[in-house]
Amino acid sequence: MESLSDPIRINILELMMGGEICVCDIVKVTGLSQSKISYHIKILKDSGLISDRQEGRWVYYKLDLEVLSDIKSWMSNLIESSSNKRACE
Amino acid sequence: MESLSDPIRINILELMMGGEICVCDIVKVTGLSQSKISYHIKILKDSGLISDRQEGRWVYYKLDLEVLSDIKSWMSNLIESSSNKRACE
DNA sequence: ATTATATATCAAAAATAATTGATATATCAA
DNA sequence: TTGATATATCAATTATTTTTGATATATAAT
Repeated sequence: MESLSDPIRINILELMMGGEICVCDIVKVTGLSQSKISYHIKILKDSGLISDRQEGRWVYYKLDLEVLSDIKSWMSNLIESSSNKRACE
Repeated sequence: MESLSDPIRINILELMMGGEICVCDIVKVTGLSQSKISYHIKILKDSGLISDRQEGRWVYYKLDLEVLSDIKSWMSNLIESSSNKRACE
């Protein structure tokens, strides 16, 4: 969950809401340095929040739902522990 | 969201799943120093994840659902952005 | 074969965060 | 009033994370 602790990483994840995106586009869109983006992407990947796919010299990243869902479940449990459960959501 | 980046704070939040708890009990249960616990509690409180109530010399803390729900919503959006929506949850 | 582009990695420096032990403050009990 | 307990805060240290600029590697284009 440490991986969610940096605004740059939050930003990168949000960029991936639009689907797959390559490192170079993240660099372009954010205006941040390439090594900085690679550094943060590595943290996101190592923690399982994103997955990658190489195509030629580009590497595309996208959200990986498994770990993201785990974190969401954890949040839900936390919230439900102190509120009454409702039927839906 | 930075406040969720430390295992001690995650632990403290989980302890609050049982309801209100005072600092001294967190100290007892975790075995960590009082100033360390106070330090982390402050971070949680400053970020709005928990709220407090004083009673005599004790201060009780509990989860604050508002910000927690916001974070959960953010997670949900992220997840739903790359998956098909289902009817319930 | 040379050049250009995309990405990753590395070591050093800079910035932030966490830990520690001490002290302050408030409340309560004797 | 004195002593004990609960909590917060502070300054100094230690530890961790982030940034930077350089370099390495792989792929593709000329």
